[in-house]
Amino acid sequence: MAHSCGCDMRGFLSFQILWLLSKSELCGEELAVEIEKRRGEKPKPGTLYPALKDLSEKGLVKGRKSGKTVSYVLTDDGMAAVKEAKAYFIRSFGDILAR
Amino acid sequence: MAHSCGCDMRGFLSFQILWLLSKSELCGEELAVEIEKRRGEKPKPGTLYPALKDLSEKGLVKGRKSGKTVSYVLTDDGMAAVKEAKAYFIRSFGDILAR
DNA sequence: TTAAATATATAGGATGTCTTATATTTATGC
DNA sequence: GCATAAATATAAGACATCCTATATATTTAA
Repeated sequence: MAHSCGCDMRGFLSFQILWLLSKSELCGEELAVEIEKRRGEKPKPGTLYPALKDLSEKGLVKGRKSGKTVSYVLTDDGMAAVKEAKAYFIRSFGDILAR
Repeated sequence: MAHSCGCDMRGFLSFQILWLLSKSELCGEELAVEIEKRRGEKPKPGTLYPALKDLSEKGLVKGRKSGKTVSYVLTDDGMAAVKEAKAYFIRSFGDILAR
């Protein structure tokens, strides 16, 4: 996800995935579209799917294959993780968005 | 900066440094304290100083040594970078902080 | 002046996020 | 059926962010 400003803006992909899944069940392609709406660029398959695999192996999300797609939902651990991660995120960066 | 939740919460250190410097001139140690207030843990010297060196080499910040400390300020390029980076950050993650 | 504390700096290693490229599986259209 | 498209998956490599450990410079205290 190339970006033009001088400083590196990578990070928090897994957190963003968990946060999106905390709002609705989504498949990989739908996740990519939601991320593109926000970041301006769609994550490449080689970025997104390894992240989903990692979250799945950690037991934070669960994929359910239905035909061509795999729908992801948060596990109980995933729900706890996103709650804690969101609190950390707001505490770390909340003042950047404050008016 | 260890963190207990399941998903990785690294990232945006350089952006956070630029954003803090856009509010006031700070030395490395003062930056570390400001970051600790937000993230809960002080970045280790081996994390912070290489980041400052990198930003300096990119021409986004400028260090002025005065005695024991080095005070950092944004360059013109740095001010432009933080403005653009902030817009990107808000577009990418603003809805996570919305109430 | 010497010792300790503070601030800065560098080296080497681990990991997540990115890339490009390639492969596999399933659905769709002819 | 057969080719194409869509969705998922994996591999290899680059880089920022994190760590621990060590080193250097400057100030402060004894």
